[in-house]
Amino acid sequence: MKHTEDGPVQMQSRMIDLESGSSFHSVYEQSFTHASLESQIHLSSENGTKVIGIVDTKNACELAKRKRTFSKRNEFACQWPVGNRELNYRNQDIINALERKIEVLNDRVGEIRGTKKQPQEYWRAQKTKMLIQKIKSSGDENMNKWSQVEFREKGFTQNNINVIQEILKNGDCELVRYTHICPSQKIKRQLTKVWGIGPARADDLVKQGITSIDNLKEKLKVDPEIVSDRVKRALLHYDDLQTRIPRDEAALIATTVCQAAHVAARRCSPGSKVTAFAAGSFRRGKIDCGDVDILVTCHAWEKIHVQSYNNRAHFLDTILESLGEVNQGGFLAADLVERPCTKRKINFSDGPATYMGICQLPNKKARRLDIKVYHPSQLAFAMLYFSGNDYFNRSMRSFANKCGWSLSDKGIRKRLDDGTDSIGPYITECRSERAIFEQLGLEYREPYERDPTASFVDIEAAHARLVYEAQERRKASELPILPDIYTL
DNA sequence: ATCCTGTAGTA
DNA sequence: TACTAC
DNA sequence: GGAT
Ligand SMILES: [Mn+2]
Repeated sequence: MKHTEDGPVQMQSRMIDLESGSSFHSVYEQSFTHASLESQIHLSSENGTKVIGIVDTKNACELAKRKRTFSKRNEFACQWPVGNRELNYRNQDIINALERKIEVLNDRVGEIRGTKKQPQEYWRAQKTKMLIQKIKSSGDENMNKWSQVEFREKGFTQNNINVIQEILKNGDCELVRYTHICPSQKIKRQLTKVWGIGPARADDLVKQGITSIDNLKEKLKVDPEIVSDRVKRALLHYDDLQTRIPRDEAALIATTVCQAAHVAARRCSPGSKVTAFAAGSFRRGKIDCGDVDILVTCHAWEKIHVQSYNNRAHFLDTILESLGEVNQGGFLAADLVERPCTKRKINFSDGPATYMGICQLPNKKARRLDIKVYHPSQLAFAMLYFSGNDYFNRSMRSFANKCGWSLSDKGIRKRLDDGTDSIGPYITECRSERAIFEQLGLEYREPYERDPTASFVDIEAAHARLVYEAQERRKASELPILPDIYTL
């Protein structure tokens, strides 16, 4: 892999120079020159970065901010060293109690709606999740015999210790013991597990006297109006959708959809190259997946404007048509969004055409399927976004923010420094995920590494699965369902 | 006190 | 606004 | 909940 010659390895050693402050400027310019320091527009390719224009005059204040952020980049989750310590499976009673605490906190988060920012309870719940991770990676022994000193040595705060000892003594922390969880709260937890039902609709349904998911199904027979059609369709497959998809079945689903994308290419745009592959947790190499995410682009659109949404919409419709309906021997069991063909408006959006639905292979469970069709110029940003994970994306976007940029699934834009929250036009073109990391001044992370809280063992297992499966599929000359790990 | 793990699509 | 995607 |  050519990138290792001048990529991450050297970046590491440069960081050390940077800390000492000796040759900061040259280090900075060499490692991620252009957009950062010179405020130029450029074009990144596999082999480097080329300037294609100037955005604005240099702003000393802005550049200083960018440098500060860069020097702190290792604090961002998307740049943490890959893989946490191996997990142990002791102290399960404490972990269960902490999970009950998280449930109580999340109940409160669900009560607070209509606000832009996440409430304090949300972050408390996140920190409690991190405490569980800390316990799992704190050594293979029971903690009830640890002294305060031992806890401290392993990096637990005084508050951590208090909570753990409280749980050891009473079975639950104070918050859980003194919070009365009313029956309606438990019903809401159940109802929000249905696709399309969030805290607000769950609230509504409880007020209407719904007592469980089965009860909701019963009431729907009498009054079909109480939830939308899409929720009704999701509800039909509720039990199947609660289960995770084994990786081998996810691969079969991905193969089916990618094949359909190539069929659609022959119909929509004969002779042109189509790229279709799985993203999401499947691309990160996870052993099972909540759903299957497929990313599609047609390279013939390279010559067409990015706002030609209708091309992508029509291509998506053709893929869906090729997949067919389950009740006619096909693949799709239900749509959760309207297909583009149902809207015949001309649309000049630069965004993806999106499908969310439910699919089913013969003798298998119903599964959630997402398909997104992007313009090829956005493919690198789209695959970065669509591969996740959630935390990794948010962390990278946060880093971009602090550099004065805004990162999305479509590109990088410059935030306007006119005091408002407004955002400028897209400033860069990146043709690979690696180029996006480079552009932002971040060290590259492989898809299987993009889970900031995963254990080292899990990361290695994911990597091994991806390498093995790529070999096997190549040997059997099966249709590729992931980007080539050596070319992209 | 305030921030933290963001941005965009569909309905 | 609510819910969803990662 | 923890850092600033
Ligand atoms: Mn998905």
